[in-house]
Amino acid sequence: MARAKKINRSRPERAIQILDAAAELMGELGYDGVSARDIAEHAGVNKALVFYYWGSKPELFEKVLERYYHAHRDALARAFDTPGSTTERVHRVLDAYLDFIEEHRIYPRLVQQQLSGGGPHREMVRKNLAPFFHWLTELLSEIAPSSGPLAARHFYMSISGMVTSYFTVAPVLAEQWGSDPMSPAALAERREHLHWLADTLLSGLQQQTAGEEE
Amino acid sequence: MARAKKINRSRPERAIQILDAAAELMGELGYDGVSARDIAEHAGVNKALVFYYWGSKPELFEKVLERYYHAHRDALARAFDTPGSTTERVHRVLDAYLDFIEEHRIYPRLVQQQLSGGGPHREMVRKNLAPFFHWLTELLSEIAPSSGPLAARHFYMSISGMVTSYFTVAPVLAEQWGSDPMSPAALAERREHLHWLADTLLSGLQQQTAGEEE
DNA sequence: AAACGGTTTGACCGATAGGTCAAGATGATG
DNA sequence: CATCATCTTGACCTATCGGTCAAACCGTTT
Repeated sequence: MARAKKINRSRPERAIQILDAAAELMGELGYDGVSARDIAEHAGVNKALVFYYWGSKPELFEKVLERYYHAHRDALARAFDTPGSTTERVHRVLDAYLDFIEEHRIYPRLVQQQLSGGGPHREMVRKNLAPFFHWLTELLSEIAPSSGPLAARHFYMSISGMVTSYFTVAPVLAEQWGSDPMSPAALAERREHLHWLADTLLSGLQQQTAGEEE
Repeated sequence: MARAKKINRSRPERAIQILDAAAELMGELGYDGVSARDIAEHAGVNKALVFYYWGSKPELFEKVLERYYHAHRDALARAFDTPGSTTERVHRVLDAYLDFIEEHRIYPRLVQQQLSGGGPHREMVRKNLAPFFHWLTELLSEIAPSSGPLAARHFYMSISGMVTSYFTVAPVLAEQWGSDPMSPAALAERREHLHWLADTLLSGLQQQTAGEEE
């Protein structure tokens, strides 16, 4: 199996191996489903090294999440910070979001685990989600009302839910899905679906607000 | 604190107490975040009773999930099995879905934990989700193509993601949400948002398919 | 070759996990 | 009152958890 290059800040090589192993296992099996021994073994390293480099298991998890977080934020910041109409920018952000998740499929799983499990890392997850919430709210502020059922914050919830849930739900429903939901073709089709959704929602929103302004 | 009546099959009272405690704690803290001791303590019962009535921790969890599952299926089955146009029925299903989740807010958390954590209960979760997937697919089959980016299965993913993610994400983002996302007023607003979304998507879908048929 | 800082190891620790069990309580039936 | 099945308990077991530590390793510098 080829070892994919990950997003790595400059750190001892061994430390990065451990971080990679932790990310992979925690993403698959959950934070509590993986022991420090498992991580060390999977990284081909003595267990004590895990603590030598990363202090404790919660700290290790934070570093795993932080690494994804920075990459995620950078990727989406670039997409938000582009010229064009609101619609164009929304589509660009959506593509950037999907690009990132497709490259790091573990990330939404890690986040969802913390969100639904109420672990000790919820504050960190909140910090991770906050900028995107803020950006999308600002991005939609031109065409969405500031309160009520069509407020931007609702669209943030809906869109992020639609995007991420595919990566947690679809694998489980693979059998009745028909084809492999994670194949490149299936992912491309999903992307099309989401772009269509975004288009439909945005134009519906514009009609609505235009109609109410009269 | 008033003890709310839960969905209970006929079983010894003590056994139900334990099941209730397990559901509550596992929903809040996650399957691995809760010990048999915690559950027993929270139910005001000796720890050995947990195993006397429910065998093992995984079996206990299955029973927790199963209880919600049956109630969930019944509630939605009734909504699916109503007369009217596709649009009307979709709205009815959506309302039934929201009614159920609002009454049992722990349920989507439990499901999401298993979906994202890859625990040993994924097969059970799959069994839980399968009928809804099937029903919604059938319901939308009249107006959605059977394959491609607008296929019914995509809408299932999108809609269920939008609905459930609110209950896992919103609490974490409560601070920047402004008001309490779980207050009755906020839940009503969320419901309006989702109905608007469903309307917009369905009419967009009908336009699309009507245009292609020409 | 001695001394040194960063790295790596295996052996060990207390705490807690899920689970068992034999013995007691309890309440209905003869 | 004795019996019997169901229920309830505290004491106990083993396995594993996250984490520690002193000693060994190793490449550099003096």
